[in-house]
Amino acid sequence: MSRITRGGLAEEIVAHIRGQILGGELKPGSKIDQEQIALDLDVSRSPIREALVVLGQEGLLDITPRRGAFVARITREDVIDHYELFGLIAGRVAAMAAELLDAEQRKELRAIHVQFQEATDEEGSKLNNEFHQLINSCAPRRTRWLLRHLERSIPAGFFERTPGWKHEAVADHQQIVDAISAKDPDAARRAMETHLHEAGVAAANALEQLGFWKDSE
Amino acid sequence: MSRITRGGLAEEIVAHIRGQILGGELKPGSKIDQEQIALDLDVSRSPIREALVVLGQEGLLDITPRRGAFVARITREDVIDHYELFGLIAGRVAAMAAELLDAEQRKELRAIHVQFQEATDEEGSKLNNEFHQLINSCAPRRTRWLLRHLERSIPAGFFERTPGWKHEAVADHQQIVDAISAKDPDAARRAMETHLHEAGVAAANALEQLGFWKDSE
DNA sequence: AGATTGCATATTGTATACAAAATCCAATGT
DNA sequence: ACATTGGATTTTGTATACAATATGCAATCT
Repeated sequence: MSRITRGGLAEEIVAHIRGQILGGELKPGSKIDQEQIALDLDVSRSPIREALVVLGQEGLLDITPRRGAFVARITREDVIDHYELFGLIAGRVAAMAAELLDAEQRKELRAIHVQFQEATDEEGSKLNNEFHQLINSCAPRRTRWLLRHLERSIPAGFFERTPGWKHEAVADHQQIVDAISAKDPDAARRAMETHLHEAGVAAANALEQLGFWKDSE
Repeated sequence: MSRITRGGLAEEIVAHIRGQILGGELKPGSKIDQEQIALDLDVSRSPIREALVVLGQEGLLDITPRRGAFVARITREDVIDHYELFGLIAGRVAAMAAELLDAEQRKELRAIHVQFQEATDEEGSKLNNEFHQLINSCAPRRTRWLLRHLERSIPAGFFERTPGWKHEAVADHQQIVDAISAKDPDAARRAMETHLHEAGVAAANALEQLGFWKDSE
């Protein structure tokens, strides 16, 4: 572990454990051994315990006092449902964007989209973020907060491992851009919901490929 | 503090601090003094830090590494927005309920509603929970998980301090019961959204009355 | 044989100790 | 008077220590 001497070890540990879970190294239902992780990362249990609390809140771990933390048994249905919820919120925001974004911002959105079309898979991730970021910028604070959480608890940028994801994404984004350009809130919502639904399927497939559901005890 | 000798101190501390924040004793923007709380509750900082992580994830605290935890500056708009999101999800679930609840369950829902109408404010809280619980029972797992989180981060049962809340709630519930009885998903969604919107206004008012927004900082 | 009890061990939860960074405050200089 | 710097103080973050509970296993009983 890259001991950076700056507070925030817990955050790195969260990322580490999350990776282990989503990558299938820690199987659903299995127990988290604090001591083992402490040994692996060469840190004490203190920051580890704080990391476990975060992952518990995110729903990736089930924590029972005095018993320990266990990897949550996330099902495919959970993932699909998760992205459905994500889509519901993001759809509402897209509808707001269709009404609230001014000419300047709509132009920038189109510019980002054009860049996205021509980008490599590598840069695509960054532009994808910018795209959604701009749309979400007109959402109220709490909504943005919730979106951030939804995109963290089953990490976004995950389905980006799926071959051909960008091709599908471009098509979806086109619909969204068109709807927002036309100031059509309802079309924007539907397009965004569709987009997130497909992202959910892609994410579930990506997890499957990473071995997440291999012999879940 | 009631030292119950069973693991889970952190959970009690979460409740304690949350109460202090929502009750206005800890002002928005003010810094959380870990040592002070340790002194107040006669516990060490270990469980306190874990509690702070939870409250940070809930959005009640802003935590900056090496700087400390600060009470989030929740605005009235945040509260309204929060309940709007709550309504969006709960509305979707209500629509599902209108399609999925069988005759038996619809009958029980009406029974709960009748009891609710005649209940005192005290028992009303419990019946209110049962009412929403039954409706939410047909939602997929992840959705129920999100609803639980939304209702915890700005505690539900909060607006129940508002005088006359039950009267309004009864009227709203009536609309919901009717829509579900008529198997009308769209009406159910609208009724639930309205209900949660009103709950949001009530919650904001309750917070105001508790002094939550008195001299912020 | 299978279930049950009791003890040894392992693991959790909490407290304490210590190092590093941030904050505070006074002294200094402009 | 105001900004700046330097060190003392406070507070955080991490490590370690210890107490209490849960777990596992062997001996015992039915």
